[in-house]
Amino acid sequence: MAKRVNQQLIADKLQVSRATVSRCFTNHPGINPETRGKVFKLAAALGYNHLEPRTGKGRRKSSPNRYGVLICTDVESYESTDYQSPGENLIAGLSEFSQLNNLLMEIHCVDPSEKTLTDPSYAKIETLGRREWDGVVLVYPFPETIVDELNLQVPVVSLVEQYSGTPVNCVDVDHHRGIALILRRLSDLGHKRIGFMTHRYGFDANWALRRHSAYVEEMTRLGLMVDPANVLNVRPTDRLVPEEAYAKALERTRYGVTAWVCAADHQAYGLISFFQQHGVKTPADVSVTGFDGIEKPDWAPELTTAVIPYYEIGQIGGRRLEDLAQKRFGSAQHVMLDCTLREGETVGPATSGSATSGPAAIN
Amino acid sequence: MAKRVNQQLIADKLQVSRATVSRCFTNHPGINPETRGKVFKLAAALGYNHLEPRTGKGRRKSSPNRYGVLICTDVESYESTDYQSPGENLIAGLSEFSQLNNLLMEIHCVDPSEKTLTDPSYAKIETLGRREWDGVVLVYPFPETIVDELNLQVPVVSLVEQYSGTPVNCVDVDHHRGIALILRRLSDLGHKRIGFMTHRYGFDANWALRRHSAYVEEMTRLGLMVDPANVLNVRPTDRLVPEEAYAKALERTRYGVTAWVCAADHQAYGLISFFQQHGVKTPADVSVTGFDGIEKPDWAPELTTAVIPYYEIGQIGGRRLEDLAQKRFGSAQHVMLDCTLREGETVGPATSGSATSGPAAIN
DNA sequence: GTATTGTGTGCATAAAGTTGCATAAAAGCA
DNA sequence: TGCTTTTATGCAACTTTATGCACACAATAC
Repeated sequence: MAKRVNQQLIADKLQVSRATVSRCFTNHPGINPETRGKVFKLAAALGYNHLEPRTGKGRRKSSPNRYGVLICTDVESYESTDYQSPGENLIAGLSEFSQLNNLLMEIHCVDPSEKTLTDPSYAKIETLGRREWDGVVLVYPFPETIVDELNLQVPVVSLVEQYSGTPVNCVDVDHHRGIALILRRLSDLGHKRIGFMTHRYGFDANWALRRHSAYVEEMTRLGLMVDPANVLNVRPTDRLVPEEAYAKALERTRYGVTAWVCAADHQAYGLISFFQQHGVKTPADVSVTGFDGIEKPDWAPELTTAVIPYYEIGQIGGRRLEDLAQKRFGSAQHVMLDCTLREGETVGPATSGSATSGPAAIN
Repeated sequence: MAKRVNQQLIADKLQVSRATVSRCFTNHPGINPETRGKVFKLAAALGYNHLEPRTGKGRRKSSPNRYGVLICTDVESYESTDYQSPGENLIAGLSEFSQLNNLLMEIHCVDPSEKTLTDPSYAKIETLGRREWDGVVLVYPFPETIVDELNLQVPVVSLVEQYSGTPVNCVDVDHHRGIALILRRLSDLGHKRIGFMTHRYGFDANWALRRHSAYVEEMTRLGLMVDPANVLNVRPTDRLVPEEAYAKALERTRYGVTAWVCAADHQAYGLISFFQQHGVKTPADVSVTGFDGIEKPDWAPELTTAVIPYYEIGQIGGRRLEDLAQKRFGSAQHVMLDCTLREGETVGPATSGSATSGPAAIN
């Protein structure tokens, strides 16, 4: 019978003493980070779970915790106040939470192009250098190296999906649910040939890939075929600039696609505008949907889209960080919040004509 | 004939003392959560209900909340205690949480084929009928009708993804992360032509679709093409029984697929066995991976797979329910927990031969 | 009443985990 | 180089946890 997994087993395998292993789990100072890393890694592999001691006696220190909020964006583009940016609501939710729970939050913007904590925009944050934070909130995607470095120092919560080798706590919208709401609506209206379109971004755009994968999943669930020709700018070989993608979408629409699911609102507005310029009307000729719930441009119709609950994401993010800082519920979690479908004016019933006929159907 | 169900019976079946069983039901501290999990699980299967007989004494402190735990499964398949089933760890985590927070949890098994709360296996749960619960935990997928009915009455947390029109709180493994870990490992070993296989289940198997969508996403991220011919039993039109799927996988392997990602461990074991019977060796000729982390059959090699943290899922689920019952953080959340990659003996480097040549490559 | 059955709990104990102190190795420093 | 300081780890003593034994108590049976 397999040996029971306990600290002794880990100690034996790594040729260290039981004491060392114990100290790793109890977060004692004076343990070589390398050793600690080995221990945690093996522990995970063996499935050892270090359970917090039952009787939570007199914990809860009273000094208010300090947290840092890092926003990975150019200061210029962030400061623009012309339209309500998503970030605004995120921060609102976050500070709402910190106020309610009597926490201190320091907000800083950092340069997206910098890759280590010693680079200027990080170095100039004194409180970070002095390790005075009990946790960090990351807003928008960060370079993987930064996430990993921070993760070793303090609890980290990211407010969008981070793609990283090490597990990261994160709070995000439920992309699957949003796409499912959209596709079910389209399906109810009789759409069967539904395409998916996105722009090409750098490698940070996990959300676009995630929404595409949700599209694949939900199409399958609805019993609809995914025609690779109707999926634009997702495959590794596709590298269309927006105009090319729009043109391609127009072509595919002439071949019978009756609805386009775009990975983001701004893409959808771009597509609608392009269609308009080429005499294709939304939603009369083709339906278009987005994802985000940003405010619509003046010229555009109200978009049918999934609205991301930014405010709540901020709130829940704060709460999760507080939990982590108190060492409760340690391993990485990914919290996805529900979103709502906003019924706009850009979807209509599937046009029976285009669903069955060829290139000449719309012109 | 069937013995009367009492604590002694449970104790005997689990080879522990009756004292231990008693302590489980009375929420004593100092009981191994794993043991408690086993006890509760078996109790549910046997239909034992510990209804506190002595209410007279002044022993109740601040009237603890009562929660129901419903397990949607056949009692027979659930009762077997031979090997450590996933459910056991789920319950263990759940009861650990309820012990720590002084909650009462009642566990019941219900019949998966019943679709409304008035059906027998629900009707016979008196405390449910009397609306005495402050919340319900659902284990395994339930019929949508049941989920919706319960959702109207009390806070509900599901311990696997539920596919439902109304938003449902749920705690699950991060399927995307698990598949990503597996695919990155395969990619590191030089695999490029990687297939995906699943069995066909009823419409409850959201996890299979979700894992497939994760496969699509991660393949794309790695810059690998998804060849529809190497994706088995996902499209609406595919309805292969396991043997057919295995045969198809064998054929595709001869055409150059070097690794198969299966949606679940038992599928992977089936595939490996089939390959073996047809002279294809794992991992020498082809790599195979799973998902779940169940214990391996005796005949099989240790599978490379993503291990689901059942224990933690139970814990976090309990916590989420408690939050909901106290009206905190209302809107539906989907919490996904990180999983770990278990390195087994079923993946190896991509065989350079088969990756480049045709049907004759393996024989 | 006394026997019987079922359940809760104090106490003992082995196994597992933690920690004070000593010490070896590494790093500063003149 | 040789001396001090720091850091990381082992040893062994100590603490905590999980569970069985045995008895106490209550409800029912006879």
